[in-house]
Amino acid sequence: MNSVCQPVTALNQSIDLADSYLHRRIVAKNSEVLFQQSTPLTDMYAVSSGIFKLCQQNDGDDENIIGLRFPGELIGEDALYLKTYNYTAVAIGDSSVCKVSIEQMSACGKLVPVIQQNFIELLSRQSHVRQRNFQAYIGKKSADSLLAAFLLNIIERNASYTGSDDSIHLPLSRNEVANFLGLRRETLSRVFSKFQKEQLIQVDGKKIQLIEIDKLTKLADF
Amino acid sequence: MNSVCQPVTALNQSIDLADSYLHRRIVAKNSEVLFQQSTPLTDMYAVSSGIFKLCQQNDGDDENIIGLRFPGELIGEDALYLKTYNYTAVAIGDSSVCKVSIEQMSACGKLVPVIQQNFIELLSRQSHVRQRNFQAYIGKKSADSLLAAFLLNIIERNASYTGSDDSIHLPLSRNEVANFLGLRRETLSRVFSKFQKEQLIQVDGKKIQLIEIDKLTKLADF
DNA sequence: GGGAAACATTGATCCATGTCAAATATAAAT
DNA sequence: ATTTATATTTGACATGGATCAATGTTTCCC
Repeated sequence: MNSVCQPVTALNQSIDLADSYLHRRIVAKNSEVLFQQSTPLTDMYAVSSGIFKLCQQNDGDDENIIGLRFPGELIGEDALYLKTYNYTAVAIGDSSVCKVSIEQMSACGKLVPVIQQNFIELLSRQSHVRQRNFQAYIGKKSADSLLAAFLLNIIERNASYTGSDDSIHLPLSRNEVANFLGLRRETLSRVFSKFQKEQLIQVDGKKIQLIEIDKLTKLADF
Repeated sequence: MNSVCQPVTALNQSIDLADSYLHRRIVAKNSEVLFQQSTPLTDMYAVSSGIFKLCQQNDGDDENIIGLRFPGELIGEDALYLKTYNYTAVAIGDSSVCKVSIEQMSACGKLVPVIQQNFIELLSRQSHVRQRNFQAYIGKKSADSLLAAFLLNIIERNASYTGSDDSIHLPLSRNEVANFLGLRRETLSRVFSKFQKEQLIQVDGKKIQLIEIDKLTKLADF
């Protein structure tokens, strides 16, 4: 499991015990669907590389992005006790995940306590990531602070995998980011332009680099 | 544990095994502090009754509310693997919690697997609550949809405890709600007035009752 | 019960973001 | 390469929420 789900460090100790029985590596090309909303929940996923977006169909028109998942993070663990997934998971750019059968995981855990223990640590870590994620956006309304918070948040979450703590390759369209943040693409575009003009960030295609992290942090805090 | 932490159903099966060794009931009066940000993390809490707010000191001026916890929900589990709490937890109105020692919980779990299993279910349920919580606010900017989403979210979370799925006793000040939602108190007040005028909700002191849940749901969805 | 403090509502004005429209840049197709 | 489609940026104006100020209401303390 180590070699495959590298970023999922908390599970490392279970390697020898669980190995290939517990997980299976899945490669997902850009815009490939991992699972569909409302289908039976059978597996949990750990992102190995790339990015996944979680979305729900907004009645009528277009989809609603309700979350992003980066390497080292789980997908589907929040619905472990439900019968069906309540959102659709889609790969953003070429990505890969570890697929873990809930049933097998549970059965295996009963025999090998250390697996359960690692799983608890993993869940707690997820909780923490989500809480920080929530904090990043709650109580913020200005476009500047939303984008600053977004950039800092995704780069922090991506850092553990890529090592780079000031840049990210983000294959999301402006539309998708705007949708996620609750801004209009025009507004988002203006803020991006402003941040570049003020030398806070540098954008090159899909690559975003943070130049003035301190200033961005201040913006994000209000 | 059952009688004390009633709402925490997932832990019910551990009663006989863990009982009073694992948890301790704590009563917290209004505005009493459960733990302070940056102090060593030793315990996890399960809310039994009342409401708790989680907040961080915003450098300079006033506090920032970064989360609310209702009966049946956990506090501090998201930092299980950290050394210190990263927010302060304060009781809103007279409340009570179960205090669970992380150390004892862990030690006990090693001996009794079923405790670990229940804990995993509990953590997964928390993840789900947080995800719904996140969904409620991400991508929303209009004051109307924010308040509608907020009311529906807290009443859903409170329902499992009180049984009432259309009203809530919310001892939060307008200022606190506005702070949490990222609105100005004047704006929030106007929306409250509008919702009342349009007969969507009914407010009586700290008691809020939802009249037109369908319309509120539509508003919340955009 | 009276007075002060804290909290909540309402009105008037200003500014940030939404909206609509057009231009430019990028990607895809032939 | 050229065309076509799609995505992104920029401009002009309208609108919702912020801000400032004033008034009304509740809570608390003596």
